[in-house]
Parts: sequence; structure tokens; C-alpha cells
Amino acid sequence: MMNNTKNFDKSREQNSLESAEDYTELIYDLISLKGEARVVDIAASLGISHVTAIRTISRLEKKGFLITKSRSPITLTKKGTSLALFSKNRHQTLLKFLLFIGVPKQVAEKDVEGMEHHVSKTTLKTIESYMGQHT
Amino acid sequence: MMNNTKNFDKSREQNSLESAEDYTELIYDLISLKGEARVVDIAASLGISHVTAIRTISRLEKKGFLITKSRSPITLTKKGTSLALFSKNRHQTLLKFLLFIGVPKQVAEKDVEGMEHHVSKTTLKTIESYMGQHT
DNA sequence: ATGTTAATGTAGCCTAGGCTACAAAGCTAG
DNA sequence: CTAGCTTTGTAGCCTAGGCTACATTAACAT
Ligand SMILES: [Mn+2]
Ligand SMILES: [Mn+2]
Ligand SMILES: [Mn+2]
Ligand SMILES: [Mn+2]
Repeated sequence: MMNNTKNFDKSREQNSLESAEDYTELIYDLISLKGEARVVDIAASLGISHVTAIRTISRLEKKGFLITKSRSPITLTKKGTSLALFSKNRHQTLLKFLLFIGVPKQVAEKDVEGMEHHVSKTTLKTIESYMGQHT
Repeated sequence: MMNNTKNFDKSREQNSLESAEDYTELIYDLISLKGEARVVDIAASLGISHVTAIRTISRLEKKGFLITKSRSPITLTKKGTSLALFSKNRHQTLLKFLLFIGVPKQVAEKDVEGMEHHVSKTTLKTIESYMGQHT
């Protein structure tokens, strides 16, 4: 107890990456599946208004994750693609793990969407290794 | 992919409970350990300014989790105590689980602080049962 | 008893993420 | 080719959660 300052801090810092992770992951998937990522589809997939999507996307552009061109589909930068791939992999691994220990699929899919953003690389590695040994 | 609207939604809704969970848990611990919970200690423990702590605490009071009295220590309502106990238990369980699968203590303690808020009751139960069977 | 320090509170500013209402641009059918 | 949807964009508002600077209150020590 007490003196967990750093843990809380980290938890909050990381939060600023959550959007980047969810958006890049989603944009990557939209491009794979539909050929392009449009604001409308992003907003629909995230269950938010297109206005909110536009503003978040514009922030992510400033941070170098993606590129927008007025009334054109959104594309990921190298940095954005990296983050998307990393996020997709982590999402996948965590989902598999929850299923592995017996969490029902519906629940696992819901929980992973939030949990994923707080799983460190070390924990991810540990999960992978644990599943490897317990098959 | 696509159509994960509800999962994202849930992930965001739940977010509004995060503060309540962290604050009630912390206040509960402060009372146990120091005999009372004061703004200064809450702010220090969370690594934020006392001003931010005061404002969040006042929001939590409006939501019925705690009671403040000018320049007096903070107390938890029944609702707040319930949430604290639930959060502490969930924190404990998740931490034990991460340690169980081999995550180093420092890392586990950091990750759990964020992850805990996204672990559903179903997943928590699953974790407990899994650990019970694999001891 | 009073001066200093510590704790609490207020004012006012910022960013991220939400929203509605409205405006403009672009596609698509008829 | 133009009328009407669809998509994108803008203006302006809100809340949560951050902050600094300053004010006030309470506690403590000399
Ligand atoms: Mn997510
Ligand atoms: Mn995800
Ligand atoms: Mn926490
Ligand atoms: Mn906790």
C-alpha cells in the first residue's frame, strides 16, 4: 500500500496512448477489409460521433500516427502501422489467454478491449511463455 | 472485426468508474493504516496535485461514494465502502494471478493498477477458479 | 501569543473526448 | 444535370481530470 505513486502515474500516462492504439488498430483493419478507412466507418465502429472521430484523428495526425487529406481516406504512417501491428498482436495474445483460462468468448472480447492497454511487454511475454508451457 | 461497437462502448463507460474505484480503495487503506484519509495523503499517493484530488473527491461525493466536511478527514459511505472492498479484492486477485503465471512483482503491481478496472466479474471468477485448480 | 509551516480551498487555465446543430462537398439516381 | 442522400467539416458547448498561483485556516513551536 501507499507509495504506489509511480504505478498510478504510469496508469495515467499510458492512457494517452489508448486512443492511438485503438484507432490505428481499427484503421489497419478497415484498410485490410474494406480497402480504405473512412471517418464514417471509424466513428461507427467505435460507437462515437463522426465529429469526435475527426478531432481525435486530427490529434493522432499531429502525433505522427496517420495522415489525413480532406475528404480522402485515412492512411497510417510507418509509426502508425507499427503501433497497429503491435496492438493487434497484443490484443490477439490476451484474448487467446483469457479463452485459455476459461473466460467465455463474449466476455473475453469485451474485457480485452480495455485490459489490453495496460498489459506491459513483460506481462505479454510472460503470458505467451505460460501458454507455451501449458498446452 | 467491425461491429465491436458495444465492446468499445463498455470500455469507455467503465472508465467513469475508475476514479471511484481507485479513490475509495485508497481512502479505505488510508483509514486502515493512518486512522484517517486526508486530501494531502490522497494526492501524494495518487501522484497528483491536491487541487485535482479535491475536485475529484467532490465529484465522488456528489455520486454518493464518500462524505467530506471542510478541513476534516474524508469518510466513505456504505456505497463507497462496498466499492472499496470489491476493488481491493479484485486488485488482490488479479495481482496474485499475474504473480502466479510468472510476472515479476514490480511489473505485476504496475500493470494491475490499470488492468483491474477492465476485468469483469465473470473473468474474475474464472481467474479464481483457474488458480484453485492449478495449485 | 504570535509567527511559521502545513493543509485546505478558490480562481482560472489547459487537454482529451464526448455531444448537437448546422454548413459544405461529393456521389448517385433518376 | 440536378435533387437528394452521404460524408466530411465547423462552431460551440459539456465533463473529467490535469495544472499553477494565490488565499485562508489550522496546528505547532518558541
Ligand atoms: Mn482497446
Ligand atoms: Mn483492441
Ligand atoms: Mn487502479
Ligand atoms: Mn488498485
